[in-house]
Amino acid sequence: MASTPPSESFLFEVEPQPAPLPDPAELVAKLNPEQRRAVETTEGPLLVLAGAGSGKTRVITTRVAYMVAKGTPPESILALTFTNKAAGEMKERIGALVGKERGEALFAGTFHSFCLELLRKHLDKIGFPRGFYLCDTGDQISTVKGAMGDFATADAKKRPGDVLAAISLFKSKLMTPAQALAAATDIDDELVAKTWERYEERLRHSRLLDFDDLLLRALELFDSHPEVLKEVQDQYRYLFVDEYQDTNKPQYEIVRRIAEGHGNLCVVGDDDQSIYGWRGADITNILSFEHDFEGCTVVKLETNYRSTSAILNAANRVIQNNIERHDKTLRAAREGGAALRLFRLGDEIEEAQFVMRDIQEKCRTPHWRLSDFVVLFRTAVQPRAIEMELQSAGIPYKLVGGQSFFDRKEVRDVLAYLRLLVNPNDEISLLRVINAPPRGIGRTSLDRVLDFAASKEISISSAFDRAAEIPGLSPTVAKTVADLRRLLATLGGMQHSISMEALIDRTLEGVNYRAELERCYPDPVAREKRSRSLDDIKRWAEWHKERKKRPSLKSFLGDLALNAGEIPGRGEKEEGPIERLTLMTLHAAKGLEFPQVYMIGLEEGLMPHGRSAKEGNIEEERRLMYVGITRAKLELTLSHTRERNKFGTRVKSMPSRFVYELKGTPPPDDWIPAGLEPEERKAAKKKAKRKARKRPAR
DNA sequence: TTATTTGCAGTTTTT
DNA sequence: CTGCAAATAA
Repeated sequence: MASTPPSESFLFEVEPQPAPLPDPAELVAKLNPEQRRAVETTEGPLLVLAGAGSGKTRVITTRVAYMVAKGTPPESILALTFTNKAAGEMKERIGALVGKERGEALFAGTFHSFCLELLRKHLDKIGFPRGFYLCDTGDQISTVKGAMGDFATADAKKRPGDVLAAISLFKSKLMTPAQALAAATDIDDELVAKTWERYEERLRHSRLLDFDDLLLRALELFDSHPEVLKEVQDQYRYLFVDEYQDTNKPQYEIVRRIAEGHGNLCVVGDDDQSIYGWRGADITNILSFEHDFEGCTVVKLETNYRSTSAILNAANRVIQNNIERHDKTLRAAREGGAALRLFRLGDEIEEAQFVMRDIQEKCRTPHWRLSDFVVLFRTAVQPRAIEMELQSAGIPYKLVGGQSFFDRKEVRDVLAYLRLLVNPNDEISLLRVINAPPRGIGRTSLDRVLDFAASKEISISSAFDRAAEIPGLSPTVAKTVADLRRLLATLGGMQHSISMEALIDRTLEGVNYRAELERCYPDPVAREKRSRSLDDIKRWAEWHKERKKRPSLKSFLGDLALNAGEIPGRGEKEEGPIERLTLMTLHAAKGLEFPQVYMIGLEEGLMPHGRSAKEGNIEEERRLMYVGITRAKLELTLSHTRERNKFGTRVKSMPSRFVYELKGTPPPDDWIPAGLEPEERKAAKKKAKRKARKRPAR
């Protein structure tokens, strides 16, 4: 009987082979000469001035792939972006070119997440040996509110949000509270500076960092610990910055320091699309890159693959009115295209009706569908008229932006509770939820606790733990506080043993939060909506669990603070397969493209906005106009109204100066620019009348 | 302490 | 006209 021969070829041990590297020559073959030059310049400082629609993303991803193909280890590449979305897309597209594994190996992330990771690694060196927590905008506001306290007098009355914005702007200009105080010219400036000082104190007490702090602390770390900087420089031999025109001072400094050693810094951006100056973005970063990084190469990408030449001519024409810019002219890859249309309507309602009917009309042909269209506007109130029309006509639309669900009270409350489970010392969260649902702990009781904490020099949370000792605090309140603390401690103790969803449920039950919703929202429809946000939180938790290797409540909360925009199901229900018209602000449109673009409300005072005009930011408004125009691939429709409802009263409106720049004709004699001081305005009106009498309009 | 009324100001938004 | 925050009433 023949036995089975021992088979040696029965089992192979196979080492997984890495995906083959692409051929550099092939990568570069499909690029135009400028793009190719950008990709092939791999060493030293490189400024890529990427006009709108010039294939910027393609150049970035190809350049990284090219470098990897030529032997640069992916883990030595650091790519910094502004949004998580941009980072994700970049990673994905690079992964598609060089293999998923290599794509994962490079660091592509936001400035903030890069700094966060760095700071977590060096906790001991930044004075937070046991860790720190990120605070979101809501926490910032309530902290500012508390910090303003008695500084807010009858003379100095600024809203907490404004004070916070001012503080954040100072931080993004690398100033200190002392400098802000010294530079203060009025009582409001002083209020901001003094509040800022206390704000910092309070955050420090809760071991919290705000978003600006991530950048500032990373810089501090580099300065105080050169060996950390050296380590970063050694690891990341090649630096990329996307949307460089949006960097602020701290970001510039971070980049400069890391690049200092090797000088391999590639920045990509378009000064003509710098529209975030008001939140600290410093356009001079991109304007003086050549000066800051000597021996740099400059590549201009001016061939536009997106729009018709009719649209690009308009864009070029408008933006050429700006002085502070790198000289560039967009060239169409394809000539021709339909002429722009400009409409004047009676008021915003007629404008809304016109836009809707025009779009409806076009959609009747097989040529266009609703999702080809976008309506762009300057301010968040403008879409209201359109929304009303669309709703009554039953046309589906989606309004992009709006307030995020993090602004919803119930979401912020629940997240504050969860944060307390992870970090019982989070005073800001504690103060937020201490009376939500109402526990009879109002201003007076709170002040007692705060006083006690201050006098004993202990943290607010430990003051709460010693509630019984606090003079003047009623025993009932002391008991309520103690009960809450005990409950939170118990729940906190369970965070590793039960599922996140279960923990969330137990917390909601424990504090009776659903009952609170019933109390706050007697209307069942509203209550149902709020209740759904609570389910959303659980959905996010599930979502987090799916994409994290070691999910925990702590990592979930950290993720939420940093990836707020990325959470699925944002805004309305699921996007779904339905055709929808898009409505959004000009700011929100940056980076997007649509076959059909409608820009509405092109009126002096609205676009450019009167407030920007007053502050002398006309060039940024013009860039916003430029961004809007360059979103259009095929057709661009512009409109303005003769009259508009403003704060309840009707106001006459005049065409925007940008309309005249487009037409190439000067404004008529009776036209008055926006942003004038009242006296100047009066004078201008008089002058206009005189002129009009002498030389009546044609 | 909580609910209601009055007063006032009024871009743009991501991390 | 709206939304928010301080001021006032219950």
